[in-house]
Amino acid sequence: MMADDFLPFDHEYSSPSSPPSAPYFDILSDYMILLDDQYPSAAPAVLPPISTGFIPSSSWQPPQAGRVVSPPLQVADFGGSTSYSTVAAAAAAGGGGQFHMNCSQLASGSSSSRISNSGEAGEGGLIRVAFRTKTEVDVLDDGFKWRKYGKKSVKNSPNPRNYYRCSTEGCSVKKRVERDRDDPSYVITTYDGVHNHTSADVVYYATQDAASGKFVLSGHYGDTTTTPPNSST
DNA sequence: CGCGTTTGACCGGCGC
DNA sequence: GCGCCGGTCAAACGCG
Ligand SMILES: [Zn+2]
Repeated sequence: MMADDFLPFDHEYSSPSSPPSAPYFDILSDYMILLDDQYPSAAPAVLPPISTGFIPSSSWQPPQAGRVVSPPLQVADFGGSTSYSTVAAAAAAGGGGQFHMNCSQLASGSSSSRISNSGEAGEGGLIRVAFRTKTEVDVLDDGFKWRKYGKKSVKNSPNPRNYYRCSTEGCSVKKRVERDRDDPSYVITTYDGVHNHTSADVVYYATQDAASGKFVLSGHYGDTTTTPPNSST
């Protein structure tokens, strides 16, 4: 047994510079379902809104210049994720297909009664979620702002461990990031606690090609208030 | 100046 | 008690 229980799925993330041999997040839908189902309070921390994409596509491009663009997606690419309905609705609604997205399980009010959202309850109350990501990128954007507060070398490992604290005032969520000593192609991320706020909004634009019926998505961090759901096409 | 990172010091738990 | 080890603090520093 390991000190932490990893989630039963790994996922993958490739940087723009290196050849994305394998699918990126072909199992992300399962990943999301699992999180929503079993770790409702942790989900907001581990569902990356932009760098990894919330769509279980096999070929999302990592963000470049603060923007992500998907390949043409067909329904099957959504892998049964509920995000399909969101995308389809946005594309059909016109207005440039714009919709907003962030990570906020708290706002949706789930059954997180047993979990304190203070993130302070040091004892068994603190929820911990750990998972691995196959990537050569060292820092993964999960949509939250973090401040690094420590770095330690890990015994029997050439790779250091970095300690982060959520930089939002009043939120005490912490996370730990280290490269897997047994398989350096993986990065291990461990979250402790639950955010008491949402992550930054991501503005997405969904369009659907009339002929193929496929969707294309792009997204970027943006100001919700000053970005009107305007535009035509 | 405000905020983030760096990095060695520090601390508490634990095995010997 | 001592040293190791994982985790945290905080002063210095870097960068707009
Ligand atoms: Zn937070």
